[in-house]
Amino acid sequence: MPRAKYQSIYQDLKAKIEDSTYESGELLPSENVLITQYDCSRNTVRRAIASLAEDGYVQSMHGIGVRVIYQPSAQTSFIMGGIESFSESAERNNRKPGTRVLQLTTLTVDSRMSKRTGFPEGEEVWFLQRVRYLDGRPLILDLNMFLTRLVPGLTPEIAEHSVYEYIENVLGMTIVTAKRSYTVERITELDEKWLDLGSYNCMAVITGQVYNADGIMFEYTQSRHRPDYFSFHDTAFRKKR
Amino acid sequence: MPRAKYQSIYQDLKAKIEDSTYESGELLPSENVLITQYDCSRNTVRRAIASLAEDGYVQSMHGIGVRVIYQPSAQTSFIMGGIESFSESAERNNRKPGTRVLQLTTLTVDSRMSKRTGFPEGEEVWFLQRVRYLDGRPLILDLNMFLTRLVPGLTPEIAEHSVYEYIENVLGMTIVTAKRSYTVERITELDEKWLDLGSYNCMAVITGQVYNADGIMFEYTQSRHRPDYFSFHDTAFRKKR
DNA sequence: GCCGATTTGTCCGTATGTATC
DNA sequence: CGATACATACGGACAAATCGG
Repeated sequence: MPRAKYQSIYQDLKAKIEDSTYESGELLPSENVLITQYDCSRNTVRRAIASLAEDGYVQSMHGIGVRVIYQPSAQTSFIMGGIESFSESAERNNRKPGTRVLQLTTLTVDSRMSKRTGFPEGEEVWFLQRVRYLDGRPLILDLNMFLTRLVPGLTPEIAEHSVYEYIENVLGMTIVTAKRSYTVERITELDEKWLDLGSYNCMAVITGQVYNADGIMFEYTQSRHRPDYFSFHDTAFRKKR
Repeated sequence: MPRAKYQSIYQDLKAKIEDSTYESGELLPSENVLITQYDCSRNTVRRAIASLAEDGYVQSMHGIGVRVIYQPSAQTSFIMGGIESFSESAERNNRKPGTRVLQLTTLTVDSRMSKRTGFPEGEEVWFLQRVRYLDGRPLILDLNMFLTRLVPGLTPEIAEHSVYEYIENVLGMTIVTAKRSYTVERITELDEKWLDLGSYNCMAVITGQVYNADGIMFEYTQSRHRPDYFSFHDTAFRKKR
């Protein structure tokens, strides 16, 4: 439950758009109307609207109003978005998650690995490799590297359950930002060995760096998905000149 | 050149981060300092910082300051982002673009196509299929559908050059929002017929709906990329509870 | 074409709350 | 506890775009 007023306005408007109280193509009530409805200042309403626009729910039109451009989509496959643990994603997509830990060791970052991961050379990190199951089928191969000085005490049991829950609830660290890049790569021997690939010879690959509340990058991750169990959604805006 | 003050502050800070005036891991000057530096209000500075955070350049820390988390990346392949025409993307990635128009016809949206594209049933649309060349090699297969009533007068010559330039500069329409989804799909006969696929049996597929300044969806697009010529970057944030 | 009403866009100043040190 | 720094919220002012009379 959001504590901030602009967040609850955002949630309320979003819900009303999703249940067609405000229909797609129509205009939202004007800012002045919303101000009286929610008994707040103009800035607060505008922050809520800005968030809706960022998420692709509405589009503001100068001098006209705010148009609803939301359209419900029939969603298949495995949708990524936000920063989520594997269990959270699986739950959101109504699939039963499973995990098998292949490897959990520590190692020291050398120059080659530093270049690839973004970790400083010489840092000690956990090296964790896992197979992820959805509804019983091995479909995702995950590689994680965590700074051992920020994520101490990792065990295979934790890795099999949820590292993020351990980090947040046990260690009390706050996860904030993740930078990701999405590519498509050829399958590797490891993919073939551990996953159910069907006849695909490519994988959808997500690599990323994750930052904690101190702005320190504490995790590097690579997640390899079988193509038909991968989907990502995004809203973009035309750059003004 | 940005007209708004918060945009020029955003640009200035971004430039100073990219040229290491403010180094990664360090804190930005506090908001109060920036207020005097840029001679503006607190809100204006905060808008600029919020934009930088959205783009993954900085991360705010309550009670501490704003940490720079930017790291320059060695970028290969063909990077997507924002709303860009193919020519614009090619130029930004330092590659020579080419286009071959396969088909340009009009058709009426039926129920099946309406479901797939999001266009209302019965609307008349252009159906445009093109092969895109990068440095002389056929690597991308583009399908575009435009509402004919909003994009009249399309010709093969325009399609070979740049439809977006025609829309913006000749028709005077403003492109604003695009919703996209990224998936990986098996190659089709058309892919095989027109593209240089190497040994890949998958394509990176971007489908999207594009909205104009009136909040009307005027374009549906599907862009099929050979895997090694595709890459997409993103910044995500951990959802608070 | 002009003018006024409406609506969104930008910016300012201030006050208060919360987190860190 | 006080100083500093970011987070939220309010209210006001003016600009810019649109629309109707």
